[in-house]
Amino acid sequence: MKISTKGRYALRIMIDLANNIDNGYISLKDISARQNVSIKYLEQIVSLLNKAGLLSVARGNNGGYKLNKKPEEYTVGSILRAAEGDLAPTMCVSEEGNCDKKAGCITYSFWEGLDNVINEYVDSKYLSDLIVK
Amino acid sequence: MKISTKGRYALRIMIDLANNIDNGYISLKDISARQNVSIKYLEQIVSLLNKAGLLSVARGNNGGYKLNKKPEEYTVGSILRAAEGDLAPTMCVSEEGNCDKKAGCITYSFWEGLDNVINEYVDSKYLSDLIVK
DNA sequence: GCAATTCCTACTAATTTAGTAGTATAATGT
DNA sequence: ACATTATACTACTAAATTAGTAGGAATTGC
Repeated sequence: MKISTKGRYALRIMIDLANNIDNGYISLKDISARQNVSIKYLEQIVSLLNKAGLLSVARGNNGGYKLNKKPEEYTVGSILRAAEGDLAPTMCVSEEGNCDKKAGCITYSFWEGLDNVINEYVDSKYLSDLIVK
Repeated sequence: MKISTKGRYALRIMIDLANNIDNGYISLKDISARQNVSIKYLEQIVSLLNKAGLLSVARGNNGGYKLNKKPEEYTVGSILRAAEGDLAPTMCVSEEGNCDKKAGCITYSFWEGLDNVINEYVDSKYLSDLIVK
């Protein structure tokens, strides 16, 4: 039951951007150098964050990404879900999952409860909690 | 971030055994018929539960498995961990994981906290909570 | 002895993860 | 205008994991 590299790297990207929040647009080249992840892989992950509306982008020379909100306005959950899809521990409680026998299923509410505590936790932590002031 | 079939089937096996707690040793053949999982795959999963000490076994004719404690004495966490290994969301907070830079890592305590809420939840639910009386 | 069962290990197909690669598009500095 | 530096998009691929299947050995009850 692991978070994939997409989720973990997404968090590191957001932390990196938060740490460089006063430096304008940050290129993937810079993030790649600091985080030791290839630019090409970062592209894919950043694309997910961008599509989720978490970032501002500037293309072209001197382009890059920056946060479009303050670090205290991003929950870690919003970042992880943008990168990972959802954090559901089983298909039956996932958005895409459509188990037809939820009603009669005794384990359904157990998994639902697990899904809830996971999301409550990740949404109780903010990007600002993960940066050194 | 999904629980695998091993964990989910393990739970169903334990529920099945709890529901048949007064019927002596239950064969995998019976569980297989009720749960629609092949005997061969059940063997592997039951083996994990057995090695974790959750079951009593009788080999040979009329053999099978039964709970060696009351359903209210098994946490769901103990069942899932027996089948899945551990429920750690990242290697850095896993038993097998040995990230060397825990100390300086800002995200470590975040993952540790997530690991904690997951384990606290699954250990707050008991097998007895999942059976219909 | 025979049938029913667990025990153990090896193998395999399908899926997912973790990337790489190539090309197109966009903005900027000179 | 054009070279340079970026992001954007899509396709491909190798490695790892998951989800089983398969075969046979050991054990027990009748």
